[in-house]
Amino acid sequence: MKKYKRTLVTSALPYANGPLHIGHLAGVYVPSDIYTRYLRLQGADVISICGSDEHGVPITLKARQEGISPQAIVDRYHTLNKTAFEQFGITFDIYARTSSPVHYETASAFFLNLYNKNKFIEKTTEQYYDEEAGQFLADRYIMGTCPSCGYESAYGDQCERCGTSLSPTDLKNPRSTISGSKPVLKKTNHWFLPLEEYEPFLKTWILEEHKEWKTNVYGQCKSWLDQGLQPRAVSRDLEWGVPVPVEGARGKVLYVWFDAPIGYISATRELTPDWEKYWKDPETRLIHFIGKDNIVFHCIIFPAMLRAEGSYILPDNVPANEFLNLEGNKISTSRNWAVWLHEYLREFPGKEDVLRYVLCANAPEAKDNDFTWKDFQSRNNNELVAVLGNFVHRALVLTQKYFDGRVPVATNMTTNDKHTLEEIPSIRGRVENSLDLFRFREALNEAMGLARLGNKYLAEQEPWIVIKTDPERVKTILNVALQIAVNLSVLMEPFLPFSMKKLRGFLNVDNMVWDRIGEKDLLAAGHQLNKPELLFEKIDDEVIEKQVAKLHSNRLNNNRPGKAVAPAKPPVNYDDFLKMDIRTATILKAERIPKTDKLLKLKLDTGFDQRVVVSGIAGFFSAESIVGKKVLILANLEPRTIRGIESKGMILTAEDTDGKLLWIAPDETTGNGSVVK
RNA sequence: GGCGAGAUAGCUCAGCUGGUUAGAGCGCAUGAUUCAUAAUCAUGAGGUCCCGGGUUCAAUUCCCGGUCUCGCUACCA
Repeated sequence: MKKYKRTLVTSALPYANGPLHIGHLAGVYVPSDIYTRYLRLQGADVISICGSDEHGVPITLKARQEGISPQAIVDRYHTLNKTAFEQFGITFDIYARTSSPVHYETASAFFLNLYNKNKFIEKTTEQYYDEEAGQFLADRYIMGTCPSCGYESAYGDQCERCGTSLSPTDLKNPRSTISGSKPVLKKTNHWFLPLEEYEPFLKTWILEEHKEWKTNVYGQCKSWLDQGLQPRAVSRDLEWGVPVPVEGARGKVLYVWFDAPIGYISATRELTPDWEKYWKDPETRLIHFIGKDNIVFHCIIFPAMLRAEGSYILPDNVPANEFLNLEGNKISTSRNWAVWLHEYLREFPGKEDVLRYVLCANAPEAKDNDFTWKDFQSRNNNELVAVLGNFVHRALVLTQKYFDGRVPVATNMTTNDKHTLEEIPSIRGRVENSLDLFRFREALNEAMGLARLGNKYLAEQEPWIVIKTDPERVKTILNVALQIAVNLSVLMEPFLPFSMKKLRGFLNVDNMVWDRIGEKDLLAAGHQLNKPELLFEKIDDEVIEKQVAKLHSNRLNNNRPGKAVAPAKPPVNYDDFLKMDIRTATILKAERIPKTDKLLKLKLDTGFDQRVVVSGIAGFFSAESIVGKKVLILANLEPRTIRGIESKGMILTAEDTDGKLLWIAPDETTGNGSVVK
């Protein structure tokens, strides 16, 4: 492997429209912090970069919902997330933000540079424009009738009722969500990065030269490259973001995917005047820690941008993790199915390391993993308390008891003693080997091996028995045990920084560098130790049960402000309402339409006829379960052919804030064909 | 529909370029021990390595087909 002079570690920029949860920590920030701490302990030249990603449409939408400015939103979450990281001991050298002046300047310059080098394609397209508000409308700002299911509050990018992905021009009766007015099509210019031009380069660089990347990363890149790359727009018509620094580009900002990765560069600039050394010297090793949802951006798109610019280095590795599930279900912000970091910090004060430990030991490195509170408890009680904490405690307490807390002198080392101490450098070697390959859970387990070794040593030597016959021998035994403990405090430092600091406090030693791990006399004979306390405490069943109960009750009364109900529609008159023929009906037959995910073909009895309706509800209801079901139907909706089947009318359902569909059903006793008014 | 990843002990996972008595941690059982937060140590039980074919002297490992889970993407327009 190539030798590098320095390392630049980046961690995915969290999007500043919500708080962080354990999935973020497990997937990205715990591994990146362990890695960075490890390099720092080695005395390597390393910096760790992160910050808030503060642009993009979801932030502006959230701001609008809450009636405050986008800046207020990002200020709130930037502060919240920055604090959470600090409290968990995730030590970034800088936690910057993409709304900072340095970032604006960096991103503009980056764009301008590519622009001047003719690296972009300029295209004119027609886009919806809100004349009242005087701005172009992002897809999400346009609502209208879904051409597929007739849902009237479909967004310009997707109909949330039938899940169809849309382009704004597909919508019937489009309206602006800003002013409610009817938008007009207007020509607008955008710039595109022609990714396909970089395809040959990317193929060589990734598929030939980076076969060592994790299989999930390599596989996804290969998939993209094999399918062929397309030009990607780098600008959007939006107010919130970095303005496109070109004449005549008013109201246009850099598209967030282009903007965000440059955030790594601007953060580095903000950190050090030496930033170019980290980004442009081929002797720097660049590592991106991300989650799997970010793979293409960091492995294909951002490298293409950097390559287009020309003077930047490219990532040497992108150790992307998979996703963490929670108690058997996907973590979901909108359903509030998550363990939020700010809440954990409040409810488990002083247990930051416990969560770090559990998330590392069970990190989703090769596949999605499940976090359960029970596992959290058992790892704490059976591993941190019973193995690590207990060993340290035994060694320290025995030393207090027999030698008043002074490190006894090792007089006569047996071969077994020597052999035990010689295990330390080999454990260190295995930990290093795993960390170098980004195998953090393996590294952690190897490191725990040292604590296990310590327990084993004490059990075999039985100093509490030997003390009665041969106190001299006990000196050596405890000396060995204490040397193991002090080595442990360095070896475990990247994983459990708070606890190891505490441990060094008990041992009354300063921070030590990684290179000293394996030395047999880190503690000199006669050195005075401090009174020990417990490193970890057991966690009771009730604490765990409380957390599980909290999780489930959150889900039940799911009325968080996260996802607001759809805004009110413009008024209609009574005549308009009367035009709609809504009837009660019964489902006579239902079958899946083959090769579709969502469509069911329904046969309905409306009282006055029997008809076929195609409905996008297969994701929620099975065909068998809905036969005989009473429903409401909009009977006079103009027929539409979907998948070659003529659909006459539309089944009415209610959509809750989760996007889940609920029946709007007439009472069981109602006959078919009753008019709804 | 296309693509990617995963499927190995009760649980969570390792097993690189084919040959191992198929491993680890936790859990479980038995025994030892009592310095330690009823913590520790030893021993042990537990696996048709998702299913079906194929290549091979030999397949958990390679190839083909299938099933299930997760993700990306397309279609449904």
